[in-house]
Amino acid sequence: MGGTRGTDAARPTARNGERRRAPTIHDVARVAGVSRGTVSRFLNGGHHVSAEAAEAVRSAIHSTGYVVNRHARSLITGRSGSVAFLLTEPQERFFEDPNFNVLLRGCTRALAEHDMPLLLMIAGTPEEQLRITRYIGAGHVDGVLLVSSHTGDPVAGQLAAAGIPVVACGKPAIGAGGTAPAAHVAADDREGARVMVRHLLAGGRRRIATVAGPQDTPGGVDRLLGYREVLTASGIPVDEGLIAIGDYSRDSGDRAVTELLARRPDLDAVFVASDLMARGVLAALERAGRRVPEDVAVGGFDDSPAAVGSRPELTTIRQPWARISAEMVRVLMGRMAGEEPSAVILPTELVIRDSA
Amino acid sequence: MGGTRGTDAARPTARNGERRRAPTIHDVARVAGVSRGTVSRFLNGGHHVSAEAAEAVRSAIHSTGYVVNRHARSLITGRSGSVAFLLTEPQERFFEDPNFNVLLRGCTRALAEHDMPLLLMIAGTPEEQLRITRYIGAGHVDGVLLVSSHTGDPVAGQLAAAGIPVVACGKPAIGAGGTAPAAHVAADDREGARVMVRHLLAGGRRRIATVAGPQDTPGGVDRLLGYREVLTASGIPVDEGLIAIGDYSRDSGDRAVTELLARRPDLDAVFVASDLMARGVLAALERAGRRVPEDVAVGGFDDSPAAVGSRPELTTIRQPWARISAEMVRVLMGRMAGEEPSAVILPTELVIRDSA
DNA sequence: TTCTCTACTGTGAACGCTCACAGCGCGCTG
DNA sequence: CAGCGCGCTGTGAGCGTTCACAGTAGAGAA
Repeated sequence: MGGTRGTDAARPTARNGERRRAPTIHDVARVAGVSRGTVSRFLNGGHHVSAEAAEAVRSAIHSTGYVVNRHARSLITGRSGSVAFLLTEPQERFFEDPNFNVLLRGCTRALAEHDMPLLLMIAGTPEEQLRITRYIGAGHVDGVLLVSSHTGDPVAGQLAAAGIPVVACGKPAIGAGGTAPAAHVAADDREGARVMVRHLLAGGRRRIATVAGPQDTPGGVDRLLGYREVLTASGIPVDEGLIAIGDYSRDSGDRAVTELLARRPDLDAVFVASDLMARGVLAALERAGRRVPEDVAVGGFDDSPAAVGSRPELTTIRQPWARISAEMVRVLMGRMAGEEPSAVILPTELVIRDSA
Repeated sequence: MGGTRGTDAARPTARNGERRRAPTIHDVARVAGVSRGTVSRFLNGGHHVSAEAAEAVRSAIHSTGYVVNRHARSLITGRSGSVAFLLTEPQERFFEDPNFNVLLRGCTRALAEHDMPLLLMIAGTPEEQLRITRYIGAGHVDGVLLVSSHTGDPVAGQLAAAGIPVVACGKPAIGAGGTAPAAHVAADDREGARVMVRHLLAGGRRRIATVAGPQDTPGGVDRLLGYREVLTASGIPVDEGLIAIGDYSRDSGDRAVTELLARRPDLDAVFVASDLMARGVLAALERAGRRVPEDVAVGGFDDSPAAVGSRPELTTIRQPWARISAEMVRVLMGRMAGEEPSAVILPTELVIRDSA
């Protein structure tokens, strides 16, 4: 085995479709006139590398077209240099929501700045869940961006137990993850709800109903909580007959408000916990002959495209999805660097359109 | 797989943060009483492995909780065992379209069956494009699922030149890719358009207008072509005044049909090349005081959620997104195994609702 | 001068896997 | 019985990188 492997044989251009051997760190070292170690140090921060060596390596990398082989690097470091975006949420809910795409794109972008690819994993069936936990648990990714809002999702706990850094989107369900406080980034649902209900009050409404989200999701709980708080703070007793629960789907909004109208025909506003449900609410109100916003004001939540596609266009609470994704990545990077789990709550924004 | 999760406690939970060394193929070999080579052969198809050796390995894998280290494998095979899902499409168009999510999920699922993770890459800016071509060109993925409908996208050509198998979603623009015919999977836009226009004719319409898609996308071209074909075949001269071009956005549909109404007030049907534009068309028609479908029939294309969210609900052409994603992965796997590029055209389906 | 300290550099040894090759035992053919 | 082929098995040699360690040169202090 002479040490000549790769000196000349690797250079000739590809013949008959055979892909050319990619330049290695060794080739770069030879061209730059330094050792592998120096090139490696240059690639990993450049500490303990003289200015001239750095320059030589830089130009050698350029001229050889060298790109690091991540597999070799990962093999020895034990880190993969990639992050999973894991969706365990019942998919319909998110796949109907274009904000999910904003979140996904935002995470991809933010990760790209760390030169990390994003692995998309969707855990629908139990088999998929098992396969994915295996994959992640085996250390094939360095961290996980988790989208999962339902209570008692075991995945987060399993991953945390396996020592994988996890950052969730949205508040985790209380008492679900066990002992450790999970890192998460979320919009301020409670304050968002407060702002909307205050807006409805400011518009002179007093019989304000709500179509809340599922009460096994923290978002659903918090938005209802905010509603109750503002009413109480304003001296208006909370009438349980004005509260209905939906499941974030359009149809559930339709059904819920129909029920509310039957119970409390005199309601003059509805705070709906999602824009999609609000679409159903608008449809049901129109069928019932109520004018929006003249007879009944409607406030949504999310600022999804559903909000502008409706007539009248929805007044709603905008969630800062772009910032959420950026923060998720930031927190995850911190966790991967050994920081403690932290929670980030981001402010929402009231978007006033026509419905309230 | 019944209840075997915690039987042998081969994976004690990580204590004090230090992650335990994962079992290697060597450990499995030792436990099974065979050599590394035999375990490796078992893992890669099981050829040349006796039944008893296979059984021993199987149980050793189970008891040790072994998971293959993909980095080590990739290092030697030169294949990464992963696939990129690359989006170079102007993102707004796709991010508004929930079908994109169906496609993405379908690809993820189909790839999971091959035990391959999906790397999501979004090439918006030129820098991102450069970074991504570098990454992919360096062989960090084995193949690319490409979503890119605009003419002259250089990425496909670059990747093909680098020898990376690529399968595109949708017909590539003619003459854009250069010499080699690109592998792609697409819905039969032309036949879908024909079916819709025939449906409008069967409903007694004779002054059928169309809001076509952008003519720099093959889909836009083909849907317009199908429209022309059916009219001609039915002995109805094509009136260029009945043709308008949109850009797939809701607003463009609104503007286009407003223009059409001004030019040809007597139109009695509109074939719209996307559901989103059709939403705009419905809105404009309502403003103009035309009833749908009594005065003007409206046919969409895509069967996106926009189709059922409208009033009246849209009659449209359903694209088989789930099948498209499955086929994309199938064709890509074939290409990765050395097959020639092939094109797959899948049939669409007419979905009759209220608008036509 | 000589010693120490610092900044930089080179080298061998992994990391965990696959691949090629050689070796073995067995049954079949001549 | 010899010869051959075939199915199965073990072994050594890497894949391209990082890491730990040893080594060198130069500056500053004694």
